[in-house]
Amino acid sequence: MELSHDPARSPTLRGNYNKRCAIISAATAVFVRDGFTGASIDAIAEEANVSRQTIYNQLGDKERVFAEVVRSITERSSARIMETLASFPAEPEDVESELVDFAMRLTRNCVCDADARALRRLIENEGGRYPELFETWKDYGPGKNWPAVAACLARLARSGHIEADDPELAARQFTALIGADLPVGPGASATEDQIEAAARNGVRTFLRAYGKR
Amino acid sequence: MELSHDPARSPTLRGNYNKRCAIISAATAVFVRDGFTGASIDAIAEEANVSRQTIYNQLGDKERVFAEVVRSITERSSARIMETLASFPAEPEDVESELVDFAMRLTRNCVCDADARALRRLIENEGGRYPELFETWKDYGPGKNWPAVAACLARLARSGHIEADDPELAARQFTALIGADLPVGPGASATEDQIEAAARNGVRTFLRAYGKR
DNA sequence: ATAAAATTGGACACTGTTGTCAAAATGACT
DNA sequence: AGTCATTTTGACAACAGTGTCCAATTTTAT
Repeated sequence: MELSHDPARSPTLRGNYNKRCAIISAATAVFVRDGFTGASIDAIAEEANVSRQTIYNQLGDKERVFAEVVRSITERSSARIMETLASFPAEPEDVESELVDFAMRLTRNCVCDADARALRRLIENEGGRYPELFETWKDYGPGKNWPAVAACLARLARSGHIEADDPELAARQFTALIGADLPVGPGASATEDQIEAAARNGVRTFLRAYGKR
Repeated sequence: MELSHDPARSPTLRGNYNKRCAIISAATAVFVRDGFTGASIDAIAEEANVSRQTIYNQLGDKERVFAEVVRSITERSSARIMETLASFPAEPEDVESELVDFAMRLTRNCVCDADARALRRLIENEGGRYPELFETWKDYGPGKNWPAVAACLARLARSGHIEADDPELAARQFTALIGADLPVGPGASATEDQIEAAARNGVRTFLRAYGKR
């Protein structure tokens, strides 16, 4: 659990950095598990092995704790997506196998990842009540990540490996196909084998539709 | 809002049937909006234009109200899916256009539908806390609906209109592709044009992958 | 060692929610 | 008009959660 402030520079900036991290980490778990309304400050305090008062000292009221949780997850998730997208095989030797590898990385880091799941859940559960949370997500998801995937596929098309007239559409369908074969449901976690099978099946269908004939 | 009991036979079976319906209808809205923990009996009573006591008289405590809500939504949703699946074009003249029409019906009746959205939301939000709710859904979704779609695609393959070695996989990918192009987010509602565009795009890609060459 | 800062535990007032109770009001049917 | 079931209303106790205050304690820096 990392925060934006640099702990080395000022170890006691607004209190003990470790406790602060413990609080946000615990708050994330509790908010994801119980939702904003269902989560109680006491539960967070217990989970963090910290007294309730410390939470109020460090972060303020429940809403501010929640905001901090969302900020920290969003930051990490976005960073991980960009990092993963950097490994896209723009000029592959073997399109299919390299796309499968990429799809597996994407699934592992950006779909099955604990942060990503937590973020999705918070947006689904609290997005209606906290519109600015949903707005922030839109800046990342449809605003930044999807075009980034589209740009990757466009490069693949330009280098002649696929035919994609509408890269944005291709990106949405690519991610949909990658995820179509993943186990569903609350608490469902995919094994490495399932991730690989889903990636293979998704990429095969994708290339049958978008590959050169 | 309909219930399983027949109102005509015994108009005052366990109290006023209309009030009972109004309560469940209102409870559905409130549970979907606020989640189980966030929903209050008072809010439901107000939404239903009914006194709080009437809710306790008719249905019992909060958990039983919730259970009744889930049951009524699940029943209606499943019926609508089966009804829609009955119109699958097993021996079409024009595969693409008839599949698009079918996809549009599926999206309208079973994806964008208010009941379906409510059910998905309840499962996502409360499925962890009420595992039996999730179990019930699994019987319908992966247990009944997905195989039903797979059976439709298998018939289409048998009649020579597509090539689908693995109909179950094809069914998951078909529904994923149909939904890939739909607007996302809390409160996002698709227009008729968006539904049509999504169906067209999804079916086109699906047929490029699964159609006869 | 000492001073400053942070943490703890407990108590507190306040609010909102649940579920129950009994008396009064409503409405339908004879 | 009278009877019956149902609904309404207002009150109630019990409980959980929030956010604050403060004194005692522990941790950290100098």
